[in-house]
Amino acid sequence: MKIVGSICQNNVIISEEKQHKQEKQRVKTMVTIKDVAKASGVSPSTVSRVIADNPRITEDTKKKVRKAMKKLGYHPNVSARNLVAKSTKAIGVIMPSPANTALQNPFFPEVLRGISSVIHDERYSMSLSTGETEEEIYQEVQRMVYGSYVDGVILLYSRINDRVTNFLLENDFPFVIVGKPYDHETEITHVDNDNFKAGKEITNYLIGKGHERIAFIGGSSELFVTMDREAGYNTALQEAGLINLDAYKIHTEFLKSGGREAVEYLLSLETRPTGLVVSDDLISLGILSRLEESGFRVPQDFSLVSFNNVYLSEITRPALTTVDVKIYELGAQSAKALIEKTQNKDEPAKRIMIPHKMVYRDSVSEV
Amino acid sequence: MKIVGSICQNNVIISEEKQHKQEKQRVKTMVTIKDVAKASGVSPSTVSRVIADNPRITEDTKKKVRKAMKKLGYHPNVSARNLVAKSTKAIGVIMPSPANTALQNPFFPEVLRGISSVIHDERYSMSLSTGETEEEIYQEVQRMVYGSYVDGVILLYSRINDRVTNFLLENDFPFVIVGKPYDHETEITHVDNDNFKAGKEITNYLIGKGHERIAFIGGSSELFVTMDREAGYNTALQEAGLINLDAYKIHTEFLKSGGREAVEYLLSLETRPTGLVVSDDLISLGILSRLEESGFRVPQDFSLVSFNNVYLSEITRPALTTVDVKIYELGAQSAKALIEKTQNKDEPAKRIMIPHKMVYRDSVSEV
DNA sequence: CTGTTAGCGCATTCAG
DNA sequence: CTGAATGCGCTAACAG
Repeated sequence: MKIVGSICQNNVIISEEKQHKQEKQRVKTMVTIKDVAKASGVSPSTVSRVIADNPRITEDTKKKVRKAMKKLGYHPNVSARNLVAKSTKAIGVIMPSPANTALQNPFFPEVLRGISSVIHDERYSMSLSTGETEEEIYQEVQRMVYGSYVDGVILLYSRINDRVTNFLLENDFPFVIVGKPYDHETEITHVDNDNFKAGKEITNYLIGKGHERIAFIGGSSELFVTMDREAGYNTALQEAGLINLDAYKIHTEFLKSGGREAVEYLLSLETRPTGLVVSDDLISLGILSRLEESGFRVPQDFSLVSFNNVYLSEITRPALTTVDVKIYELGAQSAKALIEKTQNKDEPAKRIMIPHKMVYRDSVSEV
Repeated sequence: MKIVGSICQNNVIISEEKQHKQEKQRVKTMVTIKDVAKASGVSPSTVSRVIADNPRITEDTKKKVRKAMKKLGYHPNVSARNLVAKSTKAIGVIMPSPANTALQNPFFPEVLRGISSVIHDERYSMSLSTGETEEEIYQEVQRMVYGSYVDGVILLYSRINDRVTNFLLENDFPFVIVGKPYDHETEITHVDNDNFKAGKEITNYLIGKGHERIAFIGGSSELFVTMDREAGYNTALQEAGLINLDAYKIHTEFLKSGGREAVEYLLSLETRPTGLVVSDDLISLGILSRLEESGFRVPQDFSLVSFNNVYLSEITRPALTTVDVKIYELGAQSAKALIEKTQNKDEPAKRIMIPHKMVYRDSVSEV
């Protein structure tokens, strides 16, 4: 634990013992199916059937039993149920490894929302793993899988030769990837955008505005998203017969620092581009910041387009023209696919494509 | 579910059946403690003791058993264990109700990180609840508590007369609040900053820079954070003998739209303030955006200070002078306190104060 | 130091 | 349509 002690001991408040709480405590000692059975004059198995809403039970007895349940405040014990059902109705969500930097990107909260939505509707629960190191993550996934903690796993990342992916694959454990798997593409259900197409479209938009020198600024070139978007960018340039310089391709960190370096490099170029295709809104934010710091204006001096359409892209100055990749949908669909898969192990692997949408705002001008 | 159908059926890939997978599947049928017992020639209870690293077992047999476990690929079943242990070593984390807007604020990912860190170290797991409505949240908490899903709950919000809080209190279920409880303050363990002091300090900083007309822009006035920070601001003004106008107190939404309204109002004032105390970095972002849109510069025309020190406050132009409330710490300490509480129900309620720290950047100038 | 027994709370045969 | 019996995988007395 990296916790630097900081508890003000003098702020400790001792709460008064409350008598009636003691009673509640005693009463609360878990009311089981047996208690309900006794109270309603039936057998435990009947109660169990009522819980499952088994049609072979009379409406009358059902009513009777339900009343008893309510009266006693009965609630089925999940562990017991899981034990016999061999299913936890829980799914594990795995964040990319340095979770600290990952969670910074509004992308993730948004996928989580999507996932969460269907999880809740299906009455599942969600176990979040946000290990700091790759090793930690691996451990957590192991615990989840081996311990039968969860019925399935959603991977919010995709890495080359990833231990976790391989582990899941080897154990034939249900999982889906948000994004594009690096390998075994036909065996792994994944939910993705057509990033190539999106990259091409947004680049074409810039070209349509008259830009001829267009640079690409992306995150790690090891990420498929980056690669795909960049490929789309390349194709667009090529089809338009525009120059496609290596010098116009920059790869940087997802976070702030990246923006700075990228901009410095850009400005150092003898012939500067006029258009910028940036692979992530968060990077754009950094770029924007550094650009104006150096006295340049967007879109007057540089036109900029980017990807994701996180809420931030609306608040920036200028507001970003970006491709909306429907993050929420990515999450929702992946949860849906995973749940299907856990309920029917023979579900074939699918690729689910979420259509994107261009969002035009103020970061682009004619050249 | 608000999912608008969008699966490209034509993109479905059918994966080839693999023969060897079938085998793995069969082998995998859960190796239990009994299997290990048999394989190592001891009784199940001995195996159980080895798992618990019971000192009353010979190192020799331990070794023997462990070897068998490894060989068979044994892993304890969590549900079974939970059932008898009456503990799940899981804790539930509850987001504020419209989780969609809440998760937008980088504050939450950061608390999650803090929580996650100690959760992982203590080998607990974390169940995240992000209901969209208050009702949904209530349901999820009910399931968690009644179903013995989790051993304790962390509330990432605090509302007046909150059903969830009351429910937890009535059931005497272990929970902690990040922030300040609205009621039963002495009975509820909570982790908070001294927001009053922080508000006062940051306002004094502005005063020290020569500002005399200082406005306060806060989130919902129903939130304790807002109230406390505002109280600090008031006190600072008062002690400095400065005017304290109601017209200089604005309450707005946490998100972008808020910024706009607040700024419009501000600019409509006959005597405008020169200093702005903003209760949240995210609001500051909106303010900044609208201010410059209207042709004003920060810090030249307005000096601005705010709270939280989320990563964004470093990327904005200008970078924000803000009070770092140690979000990560808030999360970590709350998890720590909760775990202690679940392990010892008699732990008295505590108030844990996390010290804040001022971070000076570029959004303030002398007047 | 280790084995035997019992039971956690529930679902599910199999009888009736 | 309902009850009795059995077992899920594990831990915890209680014996040896």
